[in-house]
Amino acid sequence: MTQAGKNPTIYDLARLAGASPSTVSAALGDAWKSRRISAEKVAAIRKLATEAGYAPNMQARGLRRAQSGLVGMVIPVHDNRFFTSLSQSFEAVARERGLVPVIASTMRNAAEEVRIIETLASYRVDYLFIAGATDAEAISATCRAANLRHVFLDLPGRSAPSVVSDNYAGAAQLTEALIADSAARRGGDPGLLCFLGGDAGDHATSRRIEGFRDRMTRAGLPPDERQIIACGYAPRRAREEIDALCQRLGALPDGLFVNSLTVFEGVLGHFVRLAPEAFDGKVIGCYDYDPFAAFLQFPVHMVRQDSQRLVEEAYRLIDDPPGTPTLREVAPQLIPPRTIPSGAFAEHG
Amino acid sequence: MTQAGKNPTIYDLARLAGASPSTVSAALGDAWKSRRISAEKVAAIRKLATEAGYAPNMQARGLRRAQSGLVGMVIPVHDNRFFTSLSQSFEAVARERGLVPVIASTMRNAAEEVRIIETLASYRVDYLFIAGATDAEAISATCRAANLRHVFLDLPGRSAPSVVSDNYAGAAQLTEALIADSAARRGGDPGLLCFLGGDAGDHATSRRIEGFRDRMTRAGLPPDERQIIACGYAPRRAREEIDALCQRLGALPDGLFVNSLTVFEGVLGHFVRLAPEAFDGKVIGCYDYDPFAAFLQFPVHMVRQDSQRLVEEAYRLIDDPPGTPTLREVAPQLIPPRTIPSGAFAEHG
DNA sequence: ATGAAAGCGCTAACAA
DNA sequence: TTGTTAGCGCTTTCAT
Repeated sequence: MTQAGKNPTIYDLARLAGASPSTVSAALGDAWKSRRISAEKVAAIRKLATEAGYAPNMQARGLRRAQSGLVGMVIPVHDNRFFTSLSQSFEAVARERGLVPVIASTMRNAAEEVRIIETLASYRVDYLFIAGATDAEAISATCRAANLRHVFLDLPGRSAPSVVSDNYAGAAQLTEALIADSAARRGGDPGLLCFLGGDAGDHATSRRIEGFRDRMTRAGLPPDERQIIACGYAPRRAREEIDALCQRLGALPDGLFVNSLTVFEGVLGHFVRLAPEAFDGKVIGCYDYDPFAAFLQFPVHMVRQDSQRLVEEAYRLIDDPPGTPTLREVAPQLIPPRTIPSGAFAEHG
Repeated sequence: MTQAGKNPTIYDLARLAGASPSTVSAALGDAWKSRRISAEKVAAIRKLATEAGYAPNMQARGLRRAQSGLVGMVIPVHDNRFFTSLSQSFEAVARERGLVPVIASTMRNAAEEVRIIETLASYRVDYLFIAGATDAEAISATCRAANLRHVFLDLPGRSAPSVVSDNYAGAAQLTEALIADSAARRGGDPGLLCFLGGDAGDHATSRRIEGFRDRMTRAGLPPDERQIIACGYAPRRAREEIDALCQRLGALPDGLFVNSLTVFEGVLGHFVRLAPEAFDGKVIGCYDYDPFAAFLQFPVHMVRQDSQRLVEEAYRLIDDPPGTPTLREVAPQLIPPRTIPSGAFAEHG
């Protein structure tokens, strides 16, 4: 028997088995073949190990092997269906690869973001995925200093490979759908469409604004600057902006392109005070998908990013880091109102 | 300068500073006071450290100190607003305490759940929070074998302290609200109310069924067994059950108590095929809160669990483990239809 | 086919 | 006030 209150080590097992620690180590891993340890001994040691409730100490292993078996992912927030679908996929792929996923959220705070990444680096995560980076350059600098291989998702960086959704195309499709739907509902004239949320400075938002602007212009509705309100991603702020907008217009705009789920949540804060009639003939679009949001009382067109492919591409970029800075785009999918595609994880709950 | 391509260690710093590794170690931590190292030396060493881009190796530290600084939390799934609000709170508290949170999802697969916990134990997480346990006894056994202090959340265990929401009270309140609302809409008679989802064998579901049953009975509407459908948590399964139910009834029941957000998602899969009129006079209740779900076209009453308090209580139970098995209950809150309480993280997105 | 020994980077007990 | 040393649990040469 091994000592109670303390986890058994390979030394304990070695004593029990009458073998040396290195033999035990080999027998437990897959080095025993090349060491030509007898199959019986291996079996005996493994039996002993399970009986004793042996579990390897990954800190020690990681220290010795100079790799932890951990993979990190940072996201802005957990309670957002886009980011959680990313982290769900990330976790699944990590497990397939025998790695342990560590997911951290930054609250889109640039300083916190860097601190978290330093911490992950201190734990020697083998590599790192950053989704929705707030300050990509600072992140890359930190990672470089820590010799940490990394990839950006969703919001790209210049100094590391990145994989994002095709924001331009997604936004263009969504805008077209909004224009068409609004026109249909209003009997011809699409009316006034606005774009709300995101940071005009970030890649995703700026590409989406381009897509919005181009399709609007092509439809003969070139947007003026006040139709495009890039007020960030925080619900509270979005709420203030939609309040102000409706105040100005005296009503909801006829169509609204909402640039993220968190912004949509802020917008809901405005909606709750409105009478049901206020939504008559109104059309909403949202970049990102949430099943409940797809089923509100007015039509909501949504863009669903392909998180599974996003993540797979990201792992691919980690596996063979391209020599030159790379930005891969993955096509998103337009989801019509009141559509609940059966999710990848519908069997689970 | 330290060697490129390799992270500097305290030995590098020691050489640079003309001091010993232990002095460097002390200077970097807060042991320098008790060691009475001169303030200048400390400052010099720290300066050196930042210049060299030194970061401690937490694997080594953890190995030596026999504690990792990691805290684990396992949840069934990431893409569910109840569990993400838990993990968001969990993460915030962990950070406050200078710990690094590691969150893992099990997909409600009992075998996977145990394997994940073994892995976390291998990484020597200092303690572990288990939310929505599938097999609490197996988990406790695993943790005990690994000397791992743990607490259950949401779904309790018998062999470790647990903190759950007051499921009975929450369900009772929700049921009352459904009865009243349905009666009001239908002009007096509440009609037929059904309960859908969850495992009758788990603590949360059985308490909620009790709450439902008691309030229904008190209202003179004692439910028969076919009104209570505990079909698990998977969206797909819930979808099949609601399909069958509506088939049987020829319409939606007048009121529906949905036992979790994932079940609600399954239900949406049925709803999308219905004409808008099918919802006239119908009332939904859902145990757990999601802002978008609160704003569908029919009234949705929701129960919001207080994840912040749930998590705080759990940490408290970790801090001073009670001698006897403990089950703490935290009151949830009933959220009326079309209410979007500004979330704890409304500033972030 | 197996054992001995060194060392990963850090901290803490013990010297000086 | 600081340095020396041992050791956390593991893997990996290098011997035998």
